Parts: sequence; C-alpha cells; structure tokens
Amino acid sequence: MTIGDLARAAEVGVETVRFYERQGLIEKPPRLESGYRIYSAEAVDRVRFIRRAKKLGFVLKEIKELLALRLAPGTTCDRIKKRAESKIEDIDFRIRGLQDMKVALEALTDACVGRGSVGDCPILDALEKRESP
Amino acid sequence: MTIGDLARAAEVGVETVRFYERQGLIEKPPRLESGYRIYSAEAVDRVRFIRRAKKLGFVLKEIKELLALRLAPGTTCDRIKKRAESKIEDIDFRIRGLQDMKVALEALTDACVGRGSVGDCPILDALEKRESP
DNA sequence: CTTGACTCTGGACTGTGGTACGGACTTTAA
DNA sequence: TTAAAGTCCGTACCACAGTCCAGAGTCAAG
Repeated sequence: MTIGDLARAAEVGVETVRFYERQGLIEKPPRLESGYRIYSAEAVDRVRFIRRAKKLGFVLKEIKELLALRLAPGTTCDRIKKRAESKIEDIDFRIRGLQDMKVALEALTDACVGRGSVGDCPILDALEKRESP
Repeated sequence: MTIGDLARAAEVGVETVRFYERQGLIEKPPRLESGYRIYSAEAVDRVRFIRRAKKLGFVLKEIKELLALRLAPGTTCDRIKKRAESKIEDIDFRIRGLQDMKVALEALTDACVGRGSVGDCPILDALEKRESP
C-alpha cells in the first residue's frame, strides 16, 4: 500500500507518517522506482500503536523504546527482559497515580451528592497532602 | 514565601512558576510593595500537583481543567459533578490502556524465559491485533 | 552600607510533535 | 491521453511547555 493508504488506515496524516519515519519510529519502507513508499499491513499496526500510546500519555521517545522491545539480531533476550521490566514498573507507577486521581475525583462526585458544598479544592486535598518524598 | 522558596519546595524552576501563572494554572499571588510575589503553603501543593499530573501524562490544558474542579462561586455542584465524571471516564480509559500494555509487556518477559527467541514484535502482537474500531 | 543572592519584566530561544506549502514528478480513472 | 489525485523533497511554520537572558531593582547578612 502507498503512504496515503497507510495514513488512512492508521488514521493519521501522510505528513505524520513521514515524520515518524524521520524520527525512526517506523522503518524506512521499500520504494517503487518512482520513489513512492510501499508499506505492508504491519506498518498500519505500528502506526496505530504509536497513536494509541500517545493517547495514553507516552511521548515519542518512550514509544520508540517500547517499539524497540523486540528480539533483534545483536540484542539478547536478557537485555530485552530487563528493559521490559523497567517499562512495566513505569506503567505501574502511572496506573497507581491515575487510580489515586480517580479516587480523589470519586470523592469529589460523592461530596457533590446530598450536600451543597465541598472544600475549597478537594482534588488537592485528596492527592497532595499525602505525597511521599 | 517567595517564588524561589516555592520553586524549591515544589521542585520546579522559578521561571516555570511564572510560566504557570501566565497560563492561569496558579493564581496570581499578592505582591510586596517591591513587586515580589508572596505565596502560601497551598501554592506548593498546587505546583506539586501539576508536576505529578504531568508525569502521569496529562497536558497543561487537562491539568487546568482538573484544578478547576472545585466549588467556586458561580459554579453549581451539578456542573462540577458532571465534569468530574467525564474526567473519571477519561482516567479509566487510560488505566485500561496501560493495563493492556502491561499485560503485553508481561507476555514479553514471560516469552523471554526458557526460550531463546520470541516473535518479531510481541508488543504489536499483543496489543494491536485486537484493537476495536 | 555594601555585597551577593534574589526578584522583576519583557523578549528571545529551545525542543517536541506535528502541519502546511511549493514545485516537480507519478499514477489512475475517465 | 489527459486531467485529477497522489507522492516526492525540502523548507517553513505552528502550538506547547518551558528555559534563558538582560538590565533594573530589592533584600538580608556581615
């Protein structure tokens, strides 16, 4: 498929695909004699993954690291495993943080029921007072 | 406390505090006759919250909305509740996405044990193939 | 009362993640 | 076979989130 097909399938702009290529997030694809890029179906998965990860709050550098977690020649399984484990830790940290935030927001909606008034800034109350150094 | 004290306490730069003020993320503080900004201890909580939320992947615009979820004069409890509920949905979406990603990474570390080789890109295998439209 | 650390404003600069543009070339569908 | 749509490259531009001056004024310790 051409770059336009890929862009449509992955729901990004053509320019974005070329941008990701420049940034090393997707492989340089083979070209037609005309110079047109030709992509396989996998490229769609890859770009969709980037899109998805972005929505979850990862920056391109992190996404690149996630995509690099594969068994490429020259990389040992052990090395990959270690990197994957550190990513899992990072993700756990985020999940916990989001869960705290959710609890605080739930407390806020609860406080909004039945009573007419809540504290000045319940989110700060719920989250910040108990932050560990 | 002065802006420097605040910045140290919240672990950001002085310029960043002024930047957040310009962006409306923190209130304009009272000033000394000299023009120096004077902050209360709450300001530290607020800036630390911003820092924390940023690490979790929120952008400043979203953080501003989160910080706005308070009972200010002129805002009804009902309105706040609705906004908080939509934020909770958003957070749930992120948590689920991160959990999927974690499962995929765990599959990767598992695959790395005992066997010398895994598929070409396990993360994509685990995440992308089952994406709903 | 001076010296050094701090703060003020305004504007310039940086890096990230794209988006748009222009002019040339290629493909496809009528 | 030609017109429309697509692609190429390079460059310029944009918003976001800071970061870093310069030059002037302020504060606090010695």
